[in-house]
Amino acid sequence: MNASRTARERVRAELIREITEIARRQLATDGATGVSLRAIAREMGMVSSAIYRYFPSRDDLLTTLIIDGYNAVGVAVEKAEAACPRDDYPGRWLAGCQAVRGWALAHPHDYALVYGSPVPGYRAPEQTIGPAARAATVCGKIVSDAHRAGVVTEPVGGPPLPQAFQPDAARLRDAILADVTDDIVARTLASWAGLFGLVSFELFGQFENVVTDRDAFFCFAATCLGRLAGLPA
Amino acid sequence: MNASRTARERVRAELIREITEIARRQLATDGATGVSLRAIAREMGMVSSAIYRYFPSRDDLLTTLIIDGYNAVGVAVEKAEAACPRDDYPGRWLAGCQAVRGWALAHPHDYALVYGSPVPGYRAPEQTIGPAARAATVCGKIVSDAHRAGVVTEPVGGPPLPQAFQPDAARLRDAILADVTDDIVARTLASWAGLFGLVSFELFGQFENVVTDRDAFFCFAATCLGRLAGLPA
DNA sequence: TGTACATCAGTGAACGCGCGTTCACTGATGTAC
DNA sequence: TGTACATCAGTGAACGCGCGTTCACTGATGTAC
Repeated sequence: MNASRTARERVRAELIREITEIARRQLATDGATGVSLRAIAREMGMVSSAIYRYFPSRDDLLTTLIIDGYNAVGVAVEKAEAACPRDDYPGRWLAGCQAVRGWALAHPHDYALVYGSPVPGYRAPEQTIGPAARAATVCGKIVSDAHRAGVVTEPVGGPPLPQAFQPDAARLRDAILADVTDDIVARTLASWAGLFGLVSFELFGQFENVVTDRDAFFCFAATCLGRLAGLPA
Repeated sequence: MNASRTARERVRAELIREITEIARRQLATDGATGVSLRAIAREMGMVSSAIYRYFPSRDDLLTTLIIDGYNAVGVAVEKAEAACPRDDYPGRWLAGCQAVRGWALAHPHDYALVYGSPVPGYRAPEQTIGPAARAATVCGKIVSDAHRAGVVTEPVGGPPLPQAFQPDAARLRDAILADVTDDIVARTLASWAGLFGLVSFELFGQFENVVTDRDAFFCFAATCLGRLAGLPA
């Protein structure tokens, strides 16, 4: 019967959801190394081997968490950016940056799992590539929109763009940075990477005894990075 | 007798050196979680508890490795920068950046230990703050020298520097950025953090399928960051 | 509607592995008179 | 120069803990005739 098949499948889906939820909580509390199949089973009142009905291995569970993480930052950035006036390009950029940072501060271990040092013994599979682009797509759209509106300042007197980057630039332009020049593509990418430098420094303690008002400094620094990508101030 | 005291102490120092060397190799091979007192003891032909004669705990050993790491990047940056003509400020900056990246690529696990996500269960003590500044000091000197030479471009039309940053700027100016304006201090710090974003992105796989010629792109991006700090192109 | 069969969920025991840290103790090395 | 004593290095056993994964098996749920 079809209804009962979905009944069984619904229980199954529910259990998978519950497992990942507990895993997410373990991640939030103890970090990636704290995610333990045995502990999950214990908490669910199951025997440890039963988990294998739902996840073939611990790595698969971690992969799920990573994908979740990428999507979570993606959603945060999308929402924050969408709340800005369309023609306020630096505002949209800053909002996006702040969303990344806000998410990272709220979920430090998730951030570490996704953007930090690789988990020992874990090799990221292909599946994580798609979701990884989600937040970056928003960033690309902002610059691309600004470019189309004619408010992007083309760099003068900067370093020459290496030829070798041209194919990469073309690919990125097609994917997330429509119409933009190679130079701006490269700068946007540098800004984007730089943004994560700011966040990582703050989160991983490099700003200890250096930066006091983290909010204010971040706001300033992120805006500078936006200008590096050609956005107006 | 004095000579024999130092004899014993020399053996002791030698063993400490040997322990950290093995630990360093474990770090290089398996990452921070792979550093194991038992494994070290095994490799040295000792019983595991004997290690406690030399290191009170695993955390202390990790602290040693972290300090070593900071010093290693510091030395790399110092050497690379020192090899440049004194008045080539962007050249000195780029050389410093490339030294950071070069060291990171050569010692990915060391980099992850020092600049990556915190090791689970490990809390960094105060001792790591001094060595942490070593590489940054070089960076500060470059900008400071350029400023004194009058070739730093003061930013125009950028975001306003938050007041709250002024004390931090003053402190950094005294420590590593002599004479420089608050604005440039903040931008230098942002560039510095941004640099590690570039390196982390490359090392932790975020440039997979995105950037092909990593050397060339890094060179371009790092130079852009230097300009953000006010350096000439 | 009832029965035979197949699928799936969960059990329980086991394999094989690792770790940090403590503690009572033996023997060797160095020190002071 | 010799001897009593203190310091230090290293042993061996133990405590207490954790993990991922496999495998033969029971019992329940769903399927097809």
